[in-house]
Amino acid sequence: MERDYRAQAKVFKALCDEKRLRILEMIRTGEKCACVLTDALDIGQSALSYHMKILVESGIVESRQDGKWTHYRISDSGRQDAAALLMQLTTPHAG
Amino acid sequence: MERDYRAQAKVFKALCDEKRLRILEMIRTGEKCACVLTDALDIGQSALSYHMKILVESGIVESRQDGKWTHYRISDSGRQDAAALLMQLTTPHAG
DNA sequence: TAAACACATCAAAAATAATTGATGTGAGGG
DNA sequence: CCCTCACATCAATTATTTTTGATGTGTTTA
Repeated sequence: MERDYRAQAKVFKALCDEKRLRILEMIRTGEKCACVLTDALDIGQSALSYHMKILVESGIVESRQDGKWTHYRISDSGRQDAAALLMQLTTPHAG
Repeated sequence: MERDYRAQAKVFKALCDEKRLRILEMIRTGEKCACVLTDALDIGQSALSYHMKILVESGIVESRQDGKWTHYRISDSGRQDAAALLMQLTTPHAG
């Protein structure tokens, strides 16, 4: 039924980079500011921004603006959608 | 607890390429021979072999040799492990 | 309002992944 | 055996992704 492989691949692209997995590990413990992530991960500011964009666009992470800071957290619906998609894509079916 | 980001990323790398999603879509309907996939997907023989290796190494697909033919199918434990891993990586936790 | 800050965006360079064509290997068939 | 078939592997090319450094934008502070 589904045909938009590009959009589906995008979800998993968020999870197939080591740095992004590290970022997820960090924000699993609660919302984090971009500056905290940049410091903790020893990554350039612009590289972090690049990775956060990919994570947010996958739907797995969501961001919240607070003045000049940006906070990131796991999206509950996003992660459930991703898990559901994975199951959908790998569940055997007739036909 | 988990620290092997490279191995974890490998699982999702299998899912973040359009061609591999197409391959999965095909084998969801049942075990398929490499030659069938090559024809149906209009992809070079060596490219298919490359993608199948990635899928098999992710654990999501398993292969079966039958004389000179190789058949591929979804691995039930592999897909469940992948789904469990996705949940694990994205579930909020204290600490 | 000038300066510093937090982050996004851009362009170029570096790194990694995918495609291609050639060659290798092992299983049959003649 | 020799030949063909099905697939794996390799090396070279091409495409995509990631990193880096510079610059831009909106926000707060002095």
